[in-house]
Amino acid sequence: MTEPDDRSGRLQLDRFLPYQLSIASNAVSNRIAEIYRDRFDLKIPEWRIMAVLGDTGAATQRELTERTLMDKVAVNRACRTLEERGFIEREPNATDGRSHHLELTGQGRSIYDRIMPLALQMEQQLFASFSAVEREIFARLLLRVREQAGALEPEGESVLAPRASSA
Amino acid sequence: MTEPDDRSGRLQLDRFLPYQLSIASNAVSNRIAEIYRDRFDLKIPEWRIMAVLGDTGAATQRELTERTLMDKVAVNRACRTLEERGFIEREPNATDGRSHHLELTGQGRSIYDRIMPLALQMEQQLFASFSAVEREIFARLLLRVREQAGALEPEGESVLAPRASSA
DNA sequence: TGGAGTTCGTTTCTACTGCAACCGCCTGCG
DNA sequence: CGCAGGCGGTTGCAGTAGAAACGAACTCCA
Repeated sequence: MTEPDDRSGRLQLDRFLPYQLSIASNAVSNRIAEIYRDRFDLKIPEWRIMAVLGDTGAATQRELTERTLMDKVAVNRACRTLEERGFIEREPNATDGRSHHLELTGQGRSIYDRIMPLALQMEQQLFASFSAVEREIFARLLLRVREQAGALEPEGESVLAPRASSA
Repeated sequence: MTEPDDRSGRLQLDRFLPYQLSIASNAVSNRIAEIYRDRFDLKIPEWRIMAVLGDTGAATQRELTERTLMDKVAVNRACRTLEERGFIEREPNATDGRSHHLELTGQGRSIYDRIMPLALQMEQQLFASFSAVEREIFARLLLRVREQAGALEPEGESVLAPRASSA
């Protein structure tokens, strides 16, 4: 079943770091997405919006795209459904008629209060085998690849017009 | 702009490991996908198939889904387009009429020979700031989360019916 | 042998993501 | 003022991924 150890010039997908990264990320994202879907009927983008709003208070969509690194369309859609479900509401923005201040409703906050502990608990479980030091190292390494990938970017976009998705 | 250090019960998206993992993975995947698209007009699933076939020789789609951890539909589609482009070909499978043995054509192999060095070079660039030890650590940590995520899986599937995607 | 149940591959359908064009408001300069 | 250009937000559209359904081939066992 498992290949013996072959070290010729060949690639060996399992040793290819970007591949490993992708697999791991997907596994984690899927697990988390599943939990939120089952328990709260929330998708990751929606959950992220809730997280930010609950964490730092009212914000415009513009600010939310910045904080979540999601596409502005994704933010818009997530906000819309959250609004329809009564978890957030839009206050008119006195200083700029184009945007609104979005914030959690009472109901939204109560969901938030149930969601956040769950998030931390899941993180806890997923990284259960990691020591505190390892988590720290892991976070730093992730940040470094991410920066490097950003640096290799062809032109323009970088942090300002990124594309991100799950979890 | 940047919050001072707040450690109340709040979540702080930037400290949430699954989120960081997702962001980093996307950044890397996007960069790689871009390169392959521009230079060879190959998508990640197609590239993966080529990698495995070039690496270990002929295989059925079934085997390819196992090795690449991709959905069988994704594998099918990738194989189809690779076949249409003349990079791989199907030999009838003597022992099982349902499947075929897929392998690289001459042309496919010559592409493979150009692609693999590029892959290694990109990995090199993306992880340029990593020492050999750090790469090793990173790989191990990734493997551990992945296994943990698999272990938390609700039921059945695990390694046998996974879902994965880019890079 | 012949049927029940399973597996491989394929097709189809649906959901989601991301880009690009677009609309209305805002700002700055003539 | 007023109009040119830019920005926040929205809508439409295309590409992609995954789920389910299906046909054909295989296995096993009576």
